[in-house]
Amino acid sequence: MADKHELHEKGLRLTPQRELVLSAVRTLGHATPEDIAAKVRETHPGINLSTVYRNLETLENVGLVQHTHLGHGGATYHAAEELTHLHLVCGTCGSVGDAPIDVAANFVQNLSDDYGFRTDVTHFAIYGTCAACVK
Amino acid sequence: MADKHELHEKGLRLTPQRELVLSAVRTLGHATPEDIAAKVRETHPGINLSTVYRNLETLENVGLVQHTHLGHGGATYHAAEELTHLHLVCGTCGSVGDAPIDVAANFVQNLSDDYGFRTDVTHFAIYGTCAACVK
DNA sequence: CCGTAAATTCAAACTTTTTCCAACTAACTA
DNA sequence: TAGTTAGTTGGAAAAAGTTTGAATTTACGG
Repeated sequence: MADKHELHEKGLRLTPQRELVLSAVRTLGHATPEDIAAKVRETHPGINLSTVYRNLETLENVGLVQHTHLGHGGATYHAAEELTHLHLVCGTCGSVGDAPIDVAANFVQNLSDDYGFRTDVTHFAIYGTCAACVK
Repeated sequence: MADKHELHEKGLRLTPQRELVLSAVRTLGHATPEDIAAKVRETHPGINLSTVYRNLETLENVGLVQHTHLGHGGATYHAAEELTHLHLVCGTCGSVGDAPIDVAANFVQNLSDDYGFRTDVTHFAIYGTCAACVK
């Protein structure tokens, strides 16, 4: 049968907790482990925080989710397939804005050509001050 | 007399601890609070970790040092005057490389023009894979 | 030299993340 | 379907990094 579960395809066991964590990451967009645990617990209160951490790590290893450092505090996680934008984090108000990858294309190319450094700008935060706070 | 100490000029008291912290930041280049404390303690073993934290915060408030998020673990601090390069952090080997600001000039301009977002690329890490690890 | 506000120290509390281990269970095999 | 086993979970405790409060000490203007 062709429709193995996506977790099976990655060689992972299909546990309810694991599915819930993945689903929460997809629902939340940007979320800290704490946020994800809270979301999961809305429907399944018993789930342990360490299970959330372990699953985030596991899911990241197989490429289903990825994390980004959006500043102080913890990492934030995203579903891998949603990473088509970069994150503009405002240091003043804390908001997280998005911008398409294109705005950084030239920058990424420069780094690659001149320094051999391969980067994916969707994986980390771009710090600065948002338009609203600049005023 | 024209040569007040730079800390006095910022309205700060001139304590030995404060000078040592500032000097350690300048000597170390990129350093975590822990690194800075260790450096200071080489010559002055009694200095408390919370003094280091408080001074880093104070020195950052007056613009003499700045911090950057270079990934997992803690923030890393730099002397403000040395921030003329951006940080290329390799996710594979953990090395921190530098590149001049110029490579990002176009990118920064795009963000400002199209999104009103003001960013300073020297203040955060650019994640990716360094030339050595790409091979 | 004094008084005061600022800074330091020390200890304890906190937050976030990781580790350990016993109990459990998904998935494979016969 | 029952048995087996390796991967997974829950819970507690340990790390790691940072912050806070109270008491003491110190810098420095008057």
